[in-house]
Amino acid sequence: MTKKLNLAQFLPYRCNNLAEQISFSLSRIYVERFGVSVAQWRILATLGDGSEMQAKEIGRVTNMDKVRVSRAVTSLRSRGLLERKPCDTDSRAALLSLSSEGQHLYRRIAPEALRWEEQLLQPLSHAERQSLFGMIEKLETRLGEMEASA
Amino acid sequence: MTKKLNLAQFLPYRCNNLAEQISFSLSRIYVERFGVSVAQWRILATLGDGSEMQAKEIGRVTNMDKVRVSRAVTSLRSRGLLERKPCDTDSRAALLSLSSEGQHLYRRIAPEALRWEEQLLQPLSHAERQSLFGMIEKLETRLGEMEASA
DNA sequence: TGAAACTGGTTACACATGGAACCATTTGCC
DNA sequence: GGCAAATGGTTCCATGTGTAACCAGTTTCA
Repeated sequence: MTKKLNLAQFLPYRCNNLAEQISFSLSRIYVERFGVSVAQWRILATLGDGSEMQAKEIGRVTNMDKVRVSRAVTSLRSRGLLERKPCDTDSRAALLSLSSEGQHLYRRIAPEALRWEEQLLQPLSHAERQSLFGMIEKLETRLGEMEASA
Repeated sequence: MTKKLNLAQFLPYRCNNLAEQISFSLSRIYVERFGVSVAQWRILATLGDGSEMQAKEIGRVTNMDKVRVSRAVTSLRSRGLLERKPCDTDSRAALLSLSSEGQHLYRRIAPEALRWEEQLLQPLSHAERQSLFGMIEKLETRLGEMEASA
């Protein structure tokens, strides 16, 4: 007989739910309290150390497609959180970086986000945390292999 | 100095990406090959053993809100995959179950989904798999606690 | 140098999703 | 019994997202 499929033990389902619940719960911080969407938050987090990069690169780093990046950038810029400076080696592109207000906002959100994550991870030992990230890593590379051979 | 936030080691980010990639990759099977959305697939999986339940209960089991369930049900019904029978204890509700076509489709998709999952999990040992599911469990209950105390 | 292919980024369109309003029925309670 | 509150489900609306088309600028290569 065929092995029974049980959603509760089906990784895609469990993983989706977990991600969704995490996002929802964490969004309390940046969405509700700071009015920043997930996409915007990712950009803040990427440029938070003061770096300056093109939208393209932001997309690569944050794993977002260019449309999503473009929109989040527009929105951040309209709030004066992001600065855009023409790129002198390629006039189609622009270099993006946080304005000082952007930096300020980032410095307010980041510690909260980390504190929140710490709370979430509290029931896991150090070894478990490492193992968790390690498995995520493995699964992602595995997905890459599977896609490649498809 | 404040601990640096690095997206690559930030669980919400990693977990979201993983879930997204898994969904995307798996959707090849049920979306592209069988024309079934994620919501619809979850319903198939829930009723696949022949059970019969109300939309409300499906929502609880599959972790979907009632709007999403309602739409997926309509869609499955329009394809003749789902049957709806009035519930005699409550005339607002209806009892849903797979039609024989629905059962048939389920029996075609489920083994593929399981095979796919097996491939994905291949790089993880049995112990690792158990640990992974265990941690997901812990994180979800932790999220529950955090929400409750918020 | 000049045309074709390519690339960074934006816009237009289609679609899935969730919250709120809604309808019909059921439950709780006096 | 009867009225208010709650509940199962559907519909409406606003929003976020991805694909495809698009524009402007850049690379390639004959």
